[in-house]
Amino acid sequence: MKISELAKRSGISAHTLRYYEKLGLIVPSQRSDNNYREYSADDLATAHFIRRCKESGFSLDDTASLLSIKDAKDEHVCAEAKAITLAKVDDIQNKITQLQRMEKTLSELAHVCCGGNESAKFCSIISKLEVPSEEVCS
Amino acid sequence: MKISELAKRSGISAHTLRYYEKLGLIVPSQRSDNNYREYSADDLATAHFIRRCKESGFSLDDTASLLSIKDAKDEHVCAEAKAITLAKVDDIQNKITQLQRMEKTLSELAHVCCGGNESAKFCSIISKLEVPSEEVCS
DNA sequence: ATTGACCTTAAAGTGTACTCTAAGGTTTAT
DNA sequence: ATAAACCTTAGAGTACACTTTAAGGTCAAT
Repeated sequence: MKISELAKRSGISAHTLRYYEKLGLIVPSQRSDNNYREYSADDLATAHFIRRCKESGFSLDDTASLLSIKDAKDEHVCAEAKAITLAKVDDIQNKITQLQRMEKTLSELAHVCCGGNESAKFCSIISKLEVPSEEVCS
Repeated sequence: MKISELAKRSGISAHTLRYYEKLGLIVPSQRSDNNYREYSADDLATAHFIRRCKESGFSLDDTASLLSIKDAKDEHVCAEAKAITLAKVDDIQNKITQLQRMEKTLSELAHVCCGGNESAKFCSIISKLEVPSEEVCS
């Protein structure tokens, strides 16, 4: 199939498929006489694999590693795939913790402000940002 | 004070302060005869304000908006500051939800894999990524 | 024959927030 | 005098994952 069909069937745009090719993630098995990319069923499977990696939260770099495991399974062991996965889990957990901290700070900030049409002279969001929170007597 | 002192006292590197200046976030009130930036106590307060915005999770763009409220309080109302804050809270909540979804997927993925030195031929992480999860009989 | 829909490439642009480099000028201490 | 430690600028580089653009070639239908 040609690139636009692969795009349609994999849910990855033709543009992005070419970009992934440049990164070495998915290289069409053939080129037709007119130099068009020709993708096989295997290539479609690879495209789906990439999409699922992405949906799971893996970076393109992780995805490249996972692809090389998938493409030479007998040269790799479970430990490798698991290590990549656990590293990502850790990564994501750290991000979540940080975002939750921010959310708490911001919710508190929003909570103390009336949010009305009063002058910002007495806005508690602004004053909390102006001085360290310990210095604000609320 | 000169840029390196402001850097030290605000916790924002001199490089970053110059970068923020280019964005219009913090412009030194004066230049000395030799064209060095001269920062006032007010500038230091602004730098602290920026740092706290950043720590709270605001983007530089949000920070610019908050700064313009802070610098002309009587031309602004609480509603503006609150809107920025609530939009950010919403933003962060969405990010958290998405990350939690990913974390769940990845944890499940990691959980089904032995993680040992067995060949990746039977790695359940790889096979789950190869076929849509509904198609895997675990 | 020509229109429209496809395909090709290389390269630049986007967004976010820096970080670094190059090539200088100035100040302070010894 | 000179070395170290500061300061200046413009511009490029980093990371991530695309997205867009420019300038063209190919193919099927009318």
